[in-house]
Amino acid sequence: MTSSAPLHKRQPTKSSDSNLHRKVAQSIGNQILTGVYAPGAILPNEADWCRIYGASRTTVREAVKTLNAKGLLKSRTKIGSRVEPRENWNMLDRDVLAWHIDAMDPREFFASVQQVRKILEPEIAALAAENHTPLQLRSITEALEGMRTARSGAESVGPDVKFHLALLAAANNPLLTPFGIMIEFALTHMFEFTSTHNAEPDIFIPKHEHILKAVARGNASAARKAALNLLSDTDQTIAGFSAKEKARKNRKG
Amino acid sequence: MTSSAPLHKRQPTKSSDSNLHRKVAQSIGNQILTGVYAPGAILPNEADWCRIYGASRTTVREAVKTLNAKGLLKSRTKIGSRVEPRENWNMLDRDVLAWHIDAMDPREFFASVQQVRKILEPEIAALAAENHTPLQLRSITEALEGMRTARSGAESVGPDVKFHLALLAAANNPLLTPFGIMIEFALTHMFEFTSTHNAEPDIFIPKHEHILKAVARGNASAARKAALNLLSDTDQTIAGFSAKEKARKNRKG
DNA sequence: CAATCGATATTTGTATGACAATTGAGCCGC
DNA sequence: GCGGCTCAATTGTCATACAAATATCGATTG
Repeated sequence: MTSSAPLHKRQPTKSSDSNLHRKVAQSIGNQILTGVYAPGAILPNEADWCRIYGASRTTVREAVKTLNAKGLLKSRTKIGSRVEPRENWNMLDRDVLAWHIDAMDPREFFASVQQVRKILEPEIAALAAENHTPLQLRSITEALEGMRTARSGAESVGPDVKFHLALLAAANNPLLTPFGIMIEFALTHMFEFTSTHNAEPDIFIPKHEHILKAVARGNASAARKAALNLLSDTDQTIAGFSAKEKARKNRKG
Repeated sequence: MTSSAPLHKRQPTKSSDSNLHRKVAQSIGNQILTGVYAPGAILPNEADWCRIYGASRTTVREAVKTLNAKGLLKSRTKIGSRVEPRENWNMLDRDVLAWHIDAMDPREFFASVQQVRKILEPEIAALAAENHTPLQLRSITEALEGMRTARSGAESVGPDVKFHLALLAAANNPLLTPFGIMIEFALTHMFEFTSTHNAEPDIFIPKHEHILKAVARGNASAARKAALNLLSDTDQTIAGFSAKEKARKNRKG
């Protein structure tokens, strides 16, 4: 039951999961991501899906439309729906990301994520230093405050996500915002998997603070450096997790 | 088999434009991007859209589903469809990008694009140098060959796009691929708007060549440098275009 | 008077059945 | 063997009906 995870401040919203066409889309999407239907393959036609899921054609069609919109499929008359090449998949879509992480090795996923984060976040911090508005700066500050008042690792995930998203917003480049979903996803799932948060609060809160201060005084290169510094910390957390994972698997095997 | 969407070599595909629900989605999407309906606003309900477009509810619903899937809307029973905050928009989706460029100043758009390109492409080149497979290298080489044999600026756009996409593929990070759509878009529209391609072929082909060679011999830092070098060239093209645009506007005003 | 609960109306969600439009595939004639 | 034509499979569109969720407002009650 991978949730479609709205945001850190998630309401119950039971309805969004109880949508039938959403469930169908999720199921088909999962099968595509796990390779049951590879790129180039033709999917069963709508009538088949109706039988498979016991749903009406209306519902199936809406699910297929959803997958079309996310770039996973392309439907054409008389042909059916063909799986698109991976390059066209909307990998930064929240749902696709969720199906993706379901379908691949978490360590591999985090490695990809960290690679992208190390490319982007330092530059995002630098841009934020140069382009932030007072309101955006305030939002970052609030997030940091939230991290400080958190009483547990789990509680600090929300503010942490908020911090990085606020930083991203302060960069003021609309084409960078899609990566926010990735950041949110990474931080949230990192905690789920590792059950630990970056490092001890005493270490990682000051590191966030350094970023904030550099941004506040408009020092781009300091902001860049501070962001990179924080990320190497995260790298270590993942490395630790990977080691533990490996140990666990070895014990089992 | 060969992928059904060669992107740059895109067929007219008249059918995909003649889909009614696609047209409706496009129209509503445009209105959202242009701010007719701002984030947080409630859209007209399905019955209203039916009247507006003279389409059946089925069709309207499929359009709305599409927009939901792209993160522009969120529909809930009894509420209707509410425009999502910009952070949730799938800005790297091909359609959303198209609506976006329709709705904003081209110069502003290219500025955002170049900012992101200058962050990512050097690192992509560096990753490609480290991670490329022989097949991927070959694909880059072929693209460069295509640029060489092109007889006009217009003809060289396709191979140019292919070059950058092949480079991106060679980086072998699935989370970077969504960015390809943006590159494709940028290069294609840049030519449309400026009617010029980067600079003289004698200048920009060698610059691409430098990237290829650095990648081929696995020299990450040289690849990074070469990519950055090419991008400053592009910057100048845009600057020239902006100056001309401004002059044109001034003459008119 | 305030707060809670419940009926109601509004809007999206799902189902069904029918027909239109597109187009690959195979047949037919040459 | 080849070009055009018919046919059939599949998605696209339409109309209608009912189900489910839920904001709104009024009734009820403490």
